[in-house]
Amino acid sequence: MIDYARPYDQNMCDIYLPPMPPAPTRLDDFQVFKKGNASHIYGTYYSNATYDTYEEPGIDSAANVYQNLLSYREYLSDDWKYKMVVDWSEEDTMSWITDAAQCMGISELDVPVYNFRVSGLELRNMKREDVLHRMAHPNFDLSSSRRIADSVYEKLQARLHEDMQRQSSIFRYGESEAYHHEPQTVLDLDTIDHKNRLYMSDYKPNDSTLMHPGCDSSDDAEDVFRSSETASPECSYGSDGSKSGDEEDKRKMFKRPPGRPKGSGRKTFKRPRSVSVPEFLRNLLLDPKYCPSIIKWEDHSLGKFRFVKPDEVAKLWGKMKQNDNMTFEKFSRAMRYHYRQSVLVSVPTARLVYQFGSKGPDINTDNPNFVKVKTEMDMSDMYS
DNA sequence: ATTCCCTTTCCTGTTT
DNA sequence: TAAACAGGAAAGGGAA
Repeated sequence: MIDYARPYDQNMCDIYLPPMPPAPTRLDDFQVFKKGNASHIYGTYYSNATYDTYEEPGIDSAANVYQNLLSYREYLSDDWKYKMVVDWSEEDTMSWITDAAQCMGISELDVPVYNFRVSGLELRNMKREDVLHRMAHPNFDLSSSRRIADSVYEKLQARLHEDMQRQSSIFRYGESEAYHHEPQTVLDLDTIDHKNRLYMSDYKPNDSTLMHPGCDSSDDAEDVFRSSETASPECSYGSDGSKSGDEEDKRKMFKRPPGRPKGSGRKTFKRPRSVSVPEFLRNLLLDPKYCPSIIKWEDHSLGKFRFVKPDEVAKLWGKMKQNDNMTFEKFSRAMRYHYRQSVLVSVPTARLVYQFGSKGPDINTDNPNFVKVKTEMDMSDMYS
């Protein structure tokens, strides 16, 4: 069984306890954002002129796709807890914003975390409107985004205030480290958090060296055939996956044995646990950025969905896995392996139509394909 | 170290 | 005929 749902541990938010009274967080204001209740404000995002005045910051689309589609909580670092805000790295800031969202009862998937890929220094200098600007999210209308942004801003100010107090205590008492009270033991090297740090520091979705691994990645000297002909797909194929005339001739002369070529795995970096294929599809279907433009529900009540642009979906999957050679053919093979466990089931006769099976992921939404029209209540909420 | 599961790659054959 | 589909085979990689 696939672990599609991971329970949210409220205690995660209680590790860091600021000495000052925390900024008032109006939890009641955010009930609307809890899972299952948010979808009623979907639908008219693209026609919402008010929202459009808050343009999303320019961010890398590949990285954004990666962040949007990954359940990245598992490799978040908590380093930020032990540092001053001004010392936070971009990853620290994103981890903090995720933690802040969770503490407000908001799913981290509903917060544009990647828009906050900034250093702590830059975060410190943000004004309230800057935070709002980056908080804009297609799942929420402007007033909702503003409420989240306000709370995040208050949390930030509280944390900065605490930093100042600690800083002054350093000057007064000559303490060597601002956050020295947190236990740091040798065993930390083997903890999940340590691994997470590796993920965050070593794994860069946009790192060009990872996108184009070297052709000498195979270390299997015995397998001459594979290493010369097929060990590295990046060597044999063009960037678009097409084959040159020479390569076509070689393929006719040397029939490649079945199987994944040795050395084709990208071992040069640590990769966090990524979503499974069915989970990835579910995420696309529940995201207005991709549904219904490239994939859409055919019959949500049956879990039936259709690929509108199969190649685009495969490209997204490939982008997420740092694999430029992904095709729909290969992606669909991965899908078919999920027939056995009834995570997916085939839909005979209908092409490009598949169905989530009895053991498929949670696909609950009350607004499939994002067609629901705003209610009057929602509209009045917008202008309140 | 081993095993299991998922994924990737390539393949042959079938269906639409 | 091309595209999509089905599934075998083999290998890589992560997790338990």
